[in-house]
Amino acid sequence: MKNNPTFLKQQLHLYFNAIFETQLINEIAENGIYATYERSDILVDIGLEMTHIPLIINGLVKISREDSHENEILLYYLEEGDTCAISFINCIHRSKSMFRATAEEKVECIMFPVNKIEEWMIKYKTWRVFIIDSYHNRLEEMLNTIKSLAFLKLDNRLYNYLTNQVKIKNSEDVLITHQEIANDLNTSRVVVSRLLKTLEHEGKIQLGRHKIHVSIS
DNA sequence: ACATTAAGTGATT
DNA sequence: AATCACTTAATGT
Repeated sequence: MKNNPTFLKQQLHLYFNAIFETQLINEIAENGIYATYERSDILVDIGLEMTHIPLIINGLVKISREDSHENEILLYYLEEGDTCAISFINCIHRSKSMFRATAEEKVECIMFPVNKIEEWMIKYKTWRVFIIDSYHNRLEEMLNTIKSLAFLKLDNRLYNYLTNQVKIKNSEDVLITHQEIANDLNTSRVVVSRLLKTLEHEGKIQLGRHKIHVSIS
C-alpha cells in the first residue's frame, strides 16, 4: 500500500519540495521503494551488494566501518534529508558496500535504485547539486572523526562524542549504555565508565542508568 | 526469589 | 589505556 507512487510523491513533496524539481520528484516516486526500519535494524551491511541507496525522510542512521578483527568504528550519522553519497560513487564502480548503516532511531526512508543515480545526475541539476553537497558534508564529518581520532586523547574524544549525541538526538539526555559508547569509540566499557565518572566530578555531565545528562554551556 | 544486565572500582600490566 | 576480577545496583521473569 505504501509503495504506490502517489504515497511516495506526497512524502517527497512534503520534505524535498524546496530542493528537487517536480519532474525529479515524480521519477524518484516511480522508482523508489518506501521503507521503515526499527532501532538497530541494519539498512546496508559491509560487503553486501548494494542495489538501492537510502534517502532519509526522518530518523537517524549510524554509518560505521568494521576492520578485519571485528572492531567497529563510528564514522558519521545520517539525518533527515541526508543520503549516503559516498556509497553512491562507490556503487557506480563496484556494488559492494564499504560501510554498515544501522538505524539508531526509527527510520523512514526511500530506497532508490543505484542505476538511476547516473541518469539523474545528467538529467537534473538539482540532483547533481544535492549529490555533490551531500558528498561534501559526509567528507567533512568524516574528517572531523579522523581529526578526533588522530589528535585527541580518549577523554576528549568521549566528551566530543557526548556533545555530538546531544546535537544529533536533540536532547541533553543521552539514552545510552557505557558499553554502546565503548563500541562506538572502539575502546572498553571499563575505560568509558572511568572517564565518565571523572567528567561527572568535573560537573560536565550527570550519570544515570542508561542515561547521561550533558550540560551544554 | 533468582537471574541477568549495567555500572563502579582496585589492582595489575 | 586495557584487562581482570570482583562488587553493587537496577531490572526482568
